[in-house]
Amino acid sequence: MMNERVSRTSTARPDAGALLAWYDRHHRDLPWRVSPPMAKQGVLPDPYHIWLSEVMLQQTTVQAVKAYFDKFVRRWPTVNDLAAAPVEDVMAAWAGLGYYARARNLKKCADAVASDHGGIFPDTEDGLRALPGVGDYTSAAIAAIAFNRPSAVMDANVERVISRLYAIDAPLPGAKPQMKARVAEMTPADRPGDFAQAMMDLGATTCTPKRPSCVLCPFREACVALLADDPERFPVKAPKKAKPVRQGAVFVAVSSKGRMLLRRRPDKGLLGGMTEVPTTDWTARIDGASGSDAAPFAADWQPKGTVIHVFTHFELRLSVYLAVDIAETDDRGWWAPLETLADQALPTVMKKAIEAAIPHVFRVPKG
DNA sequence: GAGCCGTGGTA
DNA sequence: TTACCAAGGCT
Repeated sequence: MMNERVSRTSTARPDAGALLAWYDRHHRDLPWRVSPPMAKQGVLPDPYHIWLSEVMLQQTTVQAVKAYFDKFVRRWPTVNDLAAAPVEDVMAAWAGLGYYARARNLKKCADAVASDHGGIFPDTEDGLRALPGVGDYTSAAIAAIAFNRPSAVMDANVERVISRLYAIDAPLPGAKPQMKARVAEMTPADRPGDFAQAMMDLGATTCTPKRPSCVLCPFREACVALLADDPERFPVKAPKKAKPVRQGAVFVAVSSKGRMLLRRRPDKGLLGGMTEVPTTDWTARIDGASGSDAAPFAADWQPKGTVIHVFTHFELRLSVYLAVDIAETDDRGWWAPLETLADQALPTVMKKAIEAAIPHVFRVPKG
C-alpha cells in the first residue's frame, strides 16, 4: 500500500488484553492478593485484607507494608476484631509505618464498618468513599479488587504509565482528571480488578521512574513517549519546595526504678496521638544550641549528641539529653519500664532520639 | 488548590 | 550525598 505516511506517527491503541496477558505471567505474589488463575475462576479476596493493605500502601512501599500487614492480620483477623481493639494498641502496632493519621482513620473506619455496616464492607465505590481514610484512589481500588467493579483506579504508578502512553505534557496534579478519563476508557468490564493491579505492577516493576524496561512492556507499540524516545520526561510535575530546617531538644529521663518518662502527643498534627519523650517545640532554626534549660524539670542533663530526622516538609535537628536516677515525681505522662519500650507507640524519630541517649535500649529483654 | 502529614529505599 | 519517590487523604 502507499499508505506510508511516515512509518508510524499514529500508534496502536493501548490494549487491556495485552496488559492482562502480561499480568498473568509477571504479576507479583503479595500476601493480600488472589493470584490471576484463582481470580479468573471468580475467587475474590477478603475485602478486609484489601482495605487494610490499600490503606497501608498509601504513599508507602510494598516492601515496608508486608510485615505490618502480616502482623495486623495475625493480631486482628477480621474488621470486627480491629473495631474491638483499643486505639492505643492500633497506634503502637502502626508505629514506624508513618503518616499516623492513617492509623487513627483505620480505627475509625473499622468502628464504622462494624457498627454501621454489620461488619461487612460496602461493595460500591461511593459507599467505600464515605468511610474515614478512604479517598478517590482507595475507594476505586477496593471496589475493583475486592468486588470486581469496573472502577477507574489511578495511583502514582498508573499516572506514570498513562502520562507516558499518551505523552501528556500537562503537569500533575492538574492533569489528573484528564489521565483518569484515559484510565476509565481503558478499564475492561472483564477482570477490572486484575487490570487495576496489572497497571500498578507495571508501573512498579517495568514502567519505573528511572530507566524503564520498555522492551518488556506490553504497551511498547502504543506508547507515545517511547515513540518519542523519552519516557523519563513523563509524568511532568510541578517543582518541589526546599525543606526548611527546624530544631529542638528532647529529654530522656530514666528513674531510679529503671523506667523512662513518656508522654502522649496531641491527637492532631504531626505524629498525632503517638508517644514521645518530653521535647521542646520544634521551631525555626536559631543560632546557638537550645540547651537543657528547657527541660521538663531540673536534673543533671547530659548532652548525648544530635539526631537529624527528615519529615515530609521539614528537616529536624534534635539535641538529645539524658538524666538518670530520677525520682518518679513528674505525672505529666507515664513511667515505662525500659523492657516495654518496644511495645510503645513510638514513631521512628523518637526511637532514634532514645537510641542516641541509651544505645541498644530497645534490645533490653523482658523479664 | 495547596499545605500538612513519615519513613525507608534507590540512584 | 543529595534528590527523588512510594497502591494518598484531609483540611
